[in-house]
Amino acid sequence: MKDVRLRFAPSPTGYLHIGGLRTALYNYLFAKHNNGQFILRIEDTDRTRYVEGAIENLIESLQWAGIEYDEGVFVEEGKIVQRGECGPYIQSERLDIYRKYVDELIEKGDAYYCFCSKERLDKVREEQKIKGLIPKYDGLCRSLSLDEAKERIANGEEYVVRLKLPAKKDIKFKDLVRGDIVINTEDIDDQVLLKSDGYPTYHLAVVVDDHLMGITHIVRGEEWLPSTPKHVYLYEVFGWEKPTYVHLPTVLNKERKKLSKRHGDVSVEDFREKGYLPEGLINYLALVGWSPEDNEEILSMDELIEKFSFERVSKTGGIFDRDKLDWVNEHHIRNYDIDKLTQLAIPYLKEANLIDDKFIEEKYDWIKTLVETVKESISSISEIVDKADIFFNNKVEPEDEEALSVLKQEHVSELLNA
RNA sequence: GGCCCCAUGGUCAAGCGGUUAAGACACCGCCCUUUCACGGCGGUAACCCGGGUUCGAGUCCCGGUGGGGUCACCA
Repeated sequence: MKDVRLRFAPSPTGYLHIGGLRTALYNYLFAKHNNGQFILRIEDTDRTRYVEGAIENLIESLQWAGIEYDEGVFVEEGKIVQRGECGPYIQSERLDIYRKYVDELIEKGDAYYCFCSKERLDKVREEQKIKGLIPKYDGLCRSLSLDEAKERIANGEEYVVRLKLPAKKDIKFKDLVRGDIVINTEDIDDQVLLKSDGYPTYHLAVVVDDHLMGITHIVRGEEWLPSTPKHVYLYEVFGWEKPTYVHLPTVLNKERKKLSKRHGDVSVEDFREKGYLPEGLINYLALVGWSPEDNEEILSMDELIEKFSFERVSKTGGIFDRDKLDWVNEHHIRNYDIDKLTQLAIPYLKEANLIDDKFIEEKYDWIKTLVETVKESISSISEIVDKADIFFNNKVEPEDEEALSVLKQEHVSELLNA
């Protein structure tokens, strides 16, 4: 059997999102479960949304989470590098490739030049809405002859290239978690494939790249389901073998809406700063939308890889539950290597001005004992500050029975006498 | 609004024609503990509605309803 190849393909428009992390995770788990490859590709075809440093950030977050990939974009010594046979892995560096395939489509009559201005398009859509119609491209440039189009281009007119969809054709595809999906071309627009700035849209780039990079399984959020027929159609006209599609259920907030920046706490970085362990976040996230056959809930990455399958991915969107995340994270904290945990705790204690470098050097073992003592009562590492505070600055005397009663444990006297 | 997807306790979820409908989080009791936490024991709580199919539907089909997604030169 052919090796499976999967990819995570975020766009560098900000930080890695919790939903994005789960998508990356499921891709990774499936790839590793099948001893296949996992690739990181950067989809930066929208120049207006590009955020400086976003690529480095994305990679940093994936690395922190323990999601490793075999090919694609990496950061080495602070610089972005690419590794693999199918590069470049940054779409803005593949413009000539897309151009070639766009030309092929035009030649075959499966795409056409369109000169409609943004203003005209807006106006058309506005009028359609008023009439109660579905906003859709009216096809003005569809019938333009190639010669005429080329002449207008020669005259310096701006243009885009649109996909020429056949009328009233059912496009079918199979989704591993949703089964058979049929959508009629009547309900889809003649999608823009090449923008006027010469960059491809997602719809063209994703198909070309996934094919060229040998991607076997496309695993992404279900918001892509409605545009999948466009992609499927492109595979058909190019005569390429179609990948297997897997559309994942959405991760929702307590309002049952897609997680968004407005509600806060959606970037992986936020959770890292709050002191969640990567193992805890990953473990919990795996459980939103998937469950193992044995219903075990505390799982390491290796166990997740071993047990993961798309057959057990649910169709329903799941709410991101902070309480349960805390519970999962607590388990990982308790079982964590004490030295690693101490290392993670130190920055929080430092920031709270409870300890300094000198203190760390002189009393590392004391700090370790402290961490050991309080680790059972915290659900994220940042909470250690509150729990540890009482041991500092002579807030409590070893004789103070009443104060001690708050936290008396086997190590308490040891800590206080230090 | 058109199209698409979805529907088991408050939440995550087992279930894939016959079960007293698991388990976990949260919540509420009790126990343990000089307190808290951890741990242990127990409890409250669910198959959206209506039609079919079937000897028998949470499970299959159809229709409603509800929720979500999508209708860009954004991904």
